Amino acid sequence: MAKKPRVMTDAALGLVARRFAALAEPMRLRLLHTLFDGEKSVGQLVDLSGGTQANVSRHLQTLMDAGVLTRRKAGLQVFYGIGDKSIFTLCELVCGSLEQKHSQHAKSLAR
Amino acid sequence: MAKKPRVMTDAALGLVARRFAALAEPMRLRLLHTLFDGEKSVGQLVDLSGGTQANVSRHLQTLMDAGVLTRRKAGLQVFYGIGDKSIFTLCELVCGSLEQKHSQHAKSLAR
DNA sequence: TTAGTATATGATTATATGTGCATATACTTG
DNA sequence: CAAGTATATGCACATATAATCATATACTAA
Repeated sequence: MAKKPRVMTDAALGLVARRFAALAEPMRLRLLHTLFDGEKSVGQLVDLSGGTQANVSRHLQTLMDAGVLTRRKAGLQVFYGIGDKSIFTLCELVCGSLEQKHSQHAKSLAR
Repeated sequence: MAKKPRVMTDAALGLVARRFAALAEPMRLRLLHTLFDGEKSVGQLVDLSGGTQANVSRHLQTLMDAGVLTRRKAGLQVFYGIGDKSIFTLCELVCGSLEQKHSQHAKSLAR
């Protein structure tokens, strides 16, 4: 026998993985970054991101499903915003870690 | 004209996305979680995670490529460990956010 | 109601990724 | 050297996901 030291449940791991997956796409990160200074309409996000309307709409849907955005309809337009503040910290952490790695790499190249 | 307000470069977004992608998989999260209390050999990770040897090895490779693990060979065995401390905070943040969401959901079901 | 605008979605295609099986590589011991 | 053990990898397959095009839906204004 022996075999079963599971600590976190499969369900919990799946939820965490889904959250990270929502952030694992450059276009979605661009959209989130664009929303950092406040909510914007889909049209604005299309212009600012340079993506197609359909694709931007799909990614916004994905981020909604992941629970990181807010959504507000106003007439013809739909405004999306950051709904989960932990996103800010997550992105800062990753960026910081990558910058540090990059500077180390630069150093190792320099000597 | 009009169209080009890019703020973060595609390259930077790609790097951040790759980092998140490394964490967007339940088995990899399980491996990381198992490594939280110290480095372990591949064989230990296979036993503790319940995965196959081939699959665990592949996921460890992915995590190495993402720059989040350390690797140390000792004779026949290879020991992996957490190489990027920001992983701890990342996982805590996501877990915290999800717990909060879950408790809110529970509340909304309760009333 | 009709025309027009903003957003969402169905269908398709291309690409990426996870998994299992078998086997290769690297190392140790006798 | 041969045999054995730990880890890595090539191959095949199934599934998931992103992108695009066309079209549908929701709303507004005339």
